[in-house]
Amino acid sequence: MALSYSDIIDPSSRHHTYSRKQKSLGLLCTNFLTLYNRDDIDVIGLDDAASKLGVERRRIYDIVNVLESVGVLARKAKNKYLWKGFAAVPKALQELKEEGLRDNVNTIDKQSNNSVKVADDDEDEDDDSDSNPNTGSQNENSGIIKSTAASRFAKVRRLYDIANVLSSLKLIEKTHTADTRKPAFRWLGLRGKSENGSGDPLAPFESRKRTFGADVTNICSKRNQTDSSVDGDKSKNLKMQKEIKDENIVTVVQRGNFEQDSQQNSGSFQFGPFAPVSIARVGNSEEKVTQIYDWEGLSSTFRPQYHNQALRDLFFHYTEAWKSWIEKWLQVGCIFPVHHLSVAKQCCLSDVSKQMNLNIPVFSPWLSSYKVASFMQDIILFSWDNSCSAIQYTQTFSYLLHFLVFLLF
DNA sequence: ACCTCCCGCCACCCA
DNA sequence: TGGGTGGCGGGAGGT
Repeated sequence: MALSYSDIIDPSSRHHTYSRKQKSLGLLCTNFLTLYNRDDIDVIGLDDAASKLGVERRRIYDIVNVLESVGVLARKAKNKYLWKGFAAVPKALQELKEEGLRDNVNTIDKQSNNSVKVADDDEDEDDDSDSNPNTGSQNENSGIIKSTAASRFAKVRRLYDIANVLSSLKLIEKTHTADTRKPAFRWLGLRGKSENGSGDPLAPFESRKRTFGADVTNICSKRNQTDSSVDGDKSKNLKMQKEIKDENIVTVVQRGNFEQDSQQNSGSFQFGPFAPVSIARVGNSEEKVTQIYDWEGLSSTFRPQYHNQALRDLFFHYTEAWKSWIEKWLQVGCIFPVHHLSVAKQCCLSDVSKQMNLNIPVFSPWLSSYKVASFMQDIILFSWDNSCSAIQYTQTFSYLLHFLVFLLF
């Protein structure tokens, strides 16, 4: 019995058709930034990004072009972009502003009888035709009018694309006009961000628009994909497994390696109930997080009951391997097992992070592993350690995947 | 019904 | 000439 990747990764796909919410450009941008907003990132390869994020290269262009325009990236060579970071945004915005002002001046010169609207709500009756290279400035026949209309629609689509990326950067936010309630975007600029870009490093990355479970890898969801036909026993099995979860347990383990990371980020991190012991919580330095973690109890609580001895043995083997693997990670100091995130199922990981007052780097394999993990009785692993390599994350994901597959069979 | 925007075709660019 | 790039519109999901 074969189980497709999408069936494994996205349990919701069993019951819902493709959801484009999970593949939005904003979310992709969020994860792109989370993946690459690191001190040790210098050059970004588009193939690498596409591969890590699990999207086509074309989609990477969509976000990279916007990021380049706001200075976060700079094109270095074919297929290569330099990571400039958010420190470069103010300068880029200033240049854009100056350029825009110059253009507006030119436009005013050319159209002295037209008022030039700078606001962003003027698309409806705006002056697209004057800037449409395909149609020129005259709409003198129906073909051109038709072409202009098509061009306008195309531009609107592009605006949505760009807006999603900028929303992800929190440079703008979705709103509506006060009078007509028509959708609009509000410019936020660098509000809430430090000038040098060293503010909350994750703050710009949390999409405010999307609050749903998401697979950053974008591998599983395909438009027009219908429900998997593999429901039946496996979903029953999963349902059974979910029923045994403890809705109220929140368990945390932390280890030593946090100091360095936390010191880097403590100024902006608001640690929640899962804050590492070594780090004083903002506003409550005395409150410590209790270290509780009982792998034995956990494994027994969540252990499926097999009647088949061979299966029991096999499961035992996997459990032991799992525990030793986890403990190894715990020694390294970067795994946070968290129970019960039923709310989190509806949120992308970054939103979960936010809800829990955690600032957790969200890497695409982690999100995958999050989904896998939530698939297996809501044991969710978070990484707190920026230094983890993508390979390690992939190994994590791989292990979880194997574990899940084992559980399913 | 309208808004939103993902998807991928395909033309252009460039080494 | 082939791979990189990105403009563009179809059409499906969301409201």
